Formats: sequence, structure tokens, C-alpha cells
Amino acid sequence: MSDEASARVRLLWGPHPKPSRGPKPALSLDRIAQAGVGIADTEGLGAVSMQRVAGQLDFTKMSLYRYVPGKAELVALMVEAAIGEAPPRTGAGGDWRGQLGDWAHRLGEVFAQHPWLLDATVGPRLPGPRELTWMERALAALDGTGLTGAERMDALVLLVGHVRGIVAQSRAAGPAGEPEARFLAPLAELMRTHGADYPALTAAMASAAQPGGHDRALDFGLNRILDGLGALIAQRAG
Amino acid sequence: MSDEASARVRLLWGPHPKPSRGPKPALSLDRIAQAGVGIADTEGLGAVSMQRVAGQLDFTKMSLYRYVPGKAELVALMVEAAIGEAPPRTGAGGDWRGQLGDWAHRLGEVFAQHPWLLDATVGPRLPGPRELTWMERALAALDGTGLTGAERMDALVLLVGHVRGIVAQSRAAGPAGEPEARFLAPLAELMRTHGADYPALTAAMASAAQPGGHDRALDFGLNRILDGLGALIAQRAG
DNA sequence: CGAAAACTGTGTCCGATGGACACTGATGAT
DNA sequence: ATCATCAGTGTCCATCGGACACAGTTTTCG
Repeated sequence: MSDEASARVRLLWGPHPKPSRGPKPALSLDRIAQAGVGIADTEGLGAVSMQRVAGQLDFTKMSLYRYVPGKAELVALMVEAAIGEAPPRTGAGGDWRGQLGDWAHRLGEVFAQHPWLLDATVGPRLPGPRELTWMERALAALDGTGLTGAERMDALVLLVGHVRGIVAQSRAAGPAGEPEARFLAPLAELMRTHGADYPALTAAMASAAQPGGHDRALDFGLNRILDGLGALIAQRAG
Repeated sequence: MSDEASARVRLLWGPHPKPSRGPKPALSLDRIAQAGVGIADTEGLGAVSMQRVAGQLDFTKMSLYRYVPGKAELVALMVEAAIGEAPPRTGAGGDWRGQLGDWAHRLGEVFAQHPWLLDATVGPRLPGPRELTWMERALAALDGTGLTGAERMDALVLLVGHVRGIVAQSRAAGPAGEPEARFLAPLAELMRTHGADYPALTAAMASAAQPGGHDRALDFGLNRILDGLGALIAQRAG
């Protein structure tokens, strides 16, 4: 109804009526989004500002406002650009477990390649077509199981929450070389001084510093979730 | 090592050596944190700025910098203040399932009361003593199960990820009255126009608009997780 | 063919943000 | 009594997102 809201929807969902008169646009939504993604990939979402993105494209900050209503919408475009095409349906129709596992792994890879997606997707926002396609794929994998629609949505939220949690943890551990010393070292120092107050935590961390890393953590939670879902599905079927 | 990092640790973990000479401080870390929490609770984390918090306490913005190195540290204090005391150990020592379920519910309540905690706890940061105590409680519940330390950590990440996911979803749905129309209505409109491209999603959403709400969604995922953990624990024991 | 309309990109301005720094006072140890 | 120490203030700055008016360019219509 409100044209501001509908403009926001149209930006992500189209249509994009191309103007007939006037000079041809020198930029495009795609180029702008890509520039933003590039900055966010290398310097984080905090480094993405209007002037920064415009500068990357050798344009003025205000030029961008001809294409994008505001920064929130720019970030939305960046999310759609970074999330990429949803993975195609894999495996047979009945193998919901394999499909969901594969889906979660691919989602984890996307988050790993664009860690700022975590920051960009907190809070209420409007999903784009690609994001909805991702959701569609996961939900379609649960077709044929006896789960209700609400349960399928809940299972999806559960999966996404887990992947996000793993990525957040892996980002805190600092795979990008040096940040490791900025958060893991102070925490290790803390455990050395206050560790006595957290016996279970110290015990768990002592044996948690294993190889395998976050892929193992992702698979651990994933297997628990899929086991739990499997139990429910089997119960519904039997 | 760096005094900037150690100052950040000392802010959350103490000690706070009180100065002998000079005028007595008119403010305190606690009052500052509480003021910030109050603002964030009513207007969101975005409304929290140095001047805003200072104004709430009838002080100048720069006064706060006598107590807090910067805004990031202020937010860290707010998180510690809002997260509250960790729940005491409940139930018997062996009832890991009941304990974890209770723990997750209490964590969900904290997030529900302070939705901005979602925004404030993205990205790498230094945990405070209360936050670590929360973690300690959950890990302690898994004592006696045959899980390794790494597995217990993974289980914790899994639980937290789920609770966060549920809170994020419930915030998007908009429990606070009017925001519902700003994100659910456009999405419903989208499903009406583009719904044909997302058959599984439309089917799931159609039956998902049930009563029960997010408590049900929280319990659904929680039960799946606990079922999955139970299967692993039983396997290790047997 | 010429004029008007529509559109693009730019320059300038604004309020608010986080933060640096020098300064004035107040206080307590010596 | 003196003086180092510390609290709160005032001023200044770069940067942020964004509003607005303007000049230049291109297409359509009279």
C-alpha cells in the first residue's frame, strides 16, 4: 500500500521498469551490490558505507541514491547477491535426510565465504527471491514425511539456527589469521585465572581443542538434529 | 599484554581498583549499564548512543568515557547486565534432559525480555562472568553423560543456536503490536503474487499460521535436539 | 525540427554519531 | 599547605546516512 514499502519490495522482487527518456544509467543494481559484497568480504560489513561503495565504482555517494532508497536496501541487495543461487534438488525424492544435510552444508559454505551475512541478516527484514528459494529447497526436502507444515517450518528454523551458530562460533575463533589472538588469547588468559569458577567449562574446553574444527561441530549438531527429526518422522509413520 | 586489551578484560572481570585521590565518581558502571539497558529495551539497540545514555543520567556524553573506553565496551556491560544471573542447577544430577530443557527455556525468556541481545551478541566479543556462568550451567548438566568435551561444547552451541533462531523468528513475526504489518504483510503479499514459485513454502506457511506461536516452535526444536542427544548418549552408554 | 519532459549524476548542506583533547575543579596523601 | 591525581565539561573533528536543488543529457511529442 504505502509506496515506500512497495518500492522496497520492487527493488528485490522487480519489476524494474526501465525508463525511456533521459540519459542511460551508468550503474546497475548488480554492480552496486557486487561492489558492496566485495568490500564486506574483505573488510566486514562495518566498512560498507555509501561513500565507500560509491568510491569503489568511481562515483559520488549521492549517485547511489538514484538506484537504492537507502542503506538498508543496499544491504538487502548485497545479501541476495552473496547468498547465490540455491542448490538444486539433490538425491532422490525420499531421501530427506541426505537432502537436508547437503543443504545445510551448502548454506554453511555460503556463510563461511561471506561472514558478514551473519550481521546483515539479524533482525526483521524482507527476504529476496533467492533467499526464499533456499527456504523452498529445504522445505521441499521434507515433502512426503508425515510432518505438518508448522513442523516443517520449525525444522527449517532449527537447521538455520544451527548453521548460524556454528558460523558465529567459527568466526569468534578467528580463522582469518590474526583475529585469533584478539579473542581466543584473552579468553585463554581468563580461563587460567578464573577457571576454577567454571569447572565444567574448563574441562570441556580442554578436550575441545581438537583438530577437525568447525566442520566437525557442524556435523555434530546436524546429526543430532537429523536424528531427532528422524525419530519424529518414524513415529509419525509407524 | 596490550593494555588496551587488558583494560577491556578488566572492565568486565575486574578488579576495579578504586582511586584514592581526586573527587569521588558520581556515576558507576552499573548505573551506566542499567541506563543503556533501559533505552535498548524500549527503543532498541540502535537508540543507544553515548549522548543518549549520558542524557538519561543527566550527564555529558564525555563523562561516560571516564568509565567506559568506548561504545563496544558499553554494549558488553549492557549484555552482562541484561543476561542476569544464570539459573541455579535444577533437578537431580542425572537428569541432563530436564536441566538442559529448563536452561534453554530460561535463556529464551532472557532473549524475549531483551530482544536487542540478538544484535548485541553477533560477532566476536569477550564474554563476561555471567555469560560464562550460563555456559557453565549448561555444560555441567552434561556431566556424567558419556559425551566428550568437544561434544559437550558442540551440544551447547547447538542449543544456543536454536534459541537464538527462535527469538529471531519471533522478533520478525513482530510480537510488539504494529511491526507485524511491516514485515508479515509484505511477505503475505509476496506469497500471493509469487507463491507459485514456492509451492513447499506456501504449503508449509498455510498450515503454520497456527496458535501456540513461538513457544511451540521453541519446544519443537528443543525436543528434536534433546532426542538426538539422547540417542547419542544412549549409544555411548550401551 | 524544436521544445518540453524525464531522467541521471553532482555539489552542498544538515543532524547525529563516536571519539580526541585540553581544561577547570575537587580531593586526599604527604 | 602543597601538589599529584582524578572527575566532569566544552570544544573540535571525521564520518555517517540522507535531503535537496541544480546542471547536463536523452527521448518523446507537438
